Amino acid sequence: MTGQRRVIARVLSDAEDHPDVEELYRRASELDPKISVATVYRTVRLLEEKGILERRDFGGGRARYEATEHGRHYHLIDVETGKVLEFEDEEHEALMRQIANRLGFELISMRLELFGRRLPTPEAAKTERPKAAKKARGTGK
Amino acid sequence: MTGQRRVIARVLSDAEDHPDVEELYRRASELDPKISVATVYRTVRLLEEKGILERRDFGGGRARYEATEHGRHYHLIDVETGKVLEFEDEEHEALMRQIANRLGFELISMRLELFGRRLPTPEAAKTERPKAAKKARGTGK
DNA sequence: CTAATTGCAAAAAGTTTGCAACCAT
DNA sequence: ATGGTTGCAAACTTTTTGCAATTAG
Repeated sequence: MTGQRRVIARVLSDAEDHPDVEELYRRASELDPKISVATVYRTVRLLEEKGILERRDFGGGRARYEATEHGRHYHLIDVETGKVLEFEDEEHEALMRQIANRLGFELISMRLELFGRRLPTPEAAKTERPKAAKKARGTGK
Repeated sequence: MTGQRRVIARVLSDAEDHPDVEELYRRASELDPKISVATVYRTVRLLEEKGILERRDFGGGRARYEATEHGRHYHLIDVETGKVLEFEDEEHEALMRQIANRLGFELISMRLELFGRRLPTPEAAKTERPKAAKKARGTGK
């Protein structure tokens, strides 16, 4: 465990968002200016192989990362702003597991991304900027 | 509408799988050897913008494409072989639409990919001949 | 000390683009 | 003719890699 690796791991676990390598490099450089991009790439790959990190792809050609321990959540990408909203759905994973099983597979991981456009609701109009996604559930409104 | 474009469109609509640009280029080259990769990239981008094609990303750094008219389906990727299985789930889309709405968004499109490992099924158990008795779970067949 | 890790810069890999030639209309 | 399209190769962008220097254990 070297200093650089620690720094990068730190940046990653601190990240609340889904930074790409360039962004990780930028943040890591603030803590340790002599880190190189190559190391970021290498570390990120290492951590992904170890299952500590997950690579995401929200389009744009760059791989983005988030810590696996963030828990079960999915992403809704605002097609206008590119912003990523997270939401949860406990039942969803079980459902997908069933589907995979039905097809004869053990579900190892999954990727679910919704792309949407903000709906103008009365609430939204008043609030203007909802901060965080609320928990999404199977039923009930 | 030029010849090249027609050829590429043809290759794409004929494709039952999810080829990447390199593969498309290969297939198109068989029909018209003087097509260039650049044209494939350009055409693919064009068709995607027109909504005729959809870009997929199953990992591996390359964008893969499929005709939009293929219909509503999702993908299950066999992590061992890389093979892509398609499946449908009518209810799922409705569910996701609900979730998006609840979050204040109109669902425009979605991406769902399951990654799984093939489960030993009774059928498979018959077909495969286990040489070494290693599995503890033989009863499941 | 030994093996793993890093930085750097060069090289890959994938995709885009400038431009002159080319083709459909 | 005219404007969109193509091929080619060069340019870009993102990621990987060879290698010598450096560092952890």
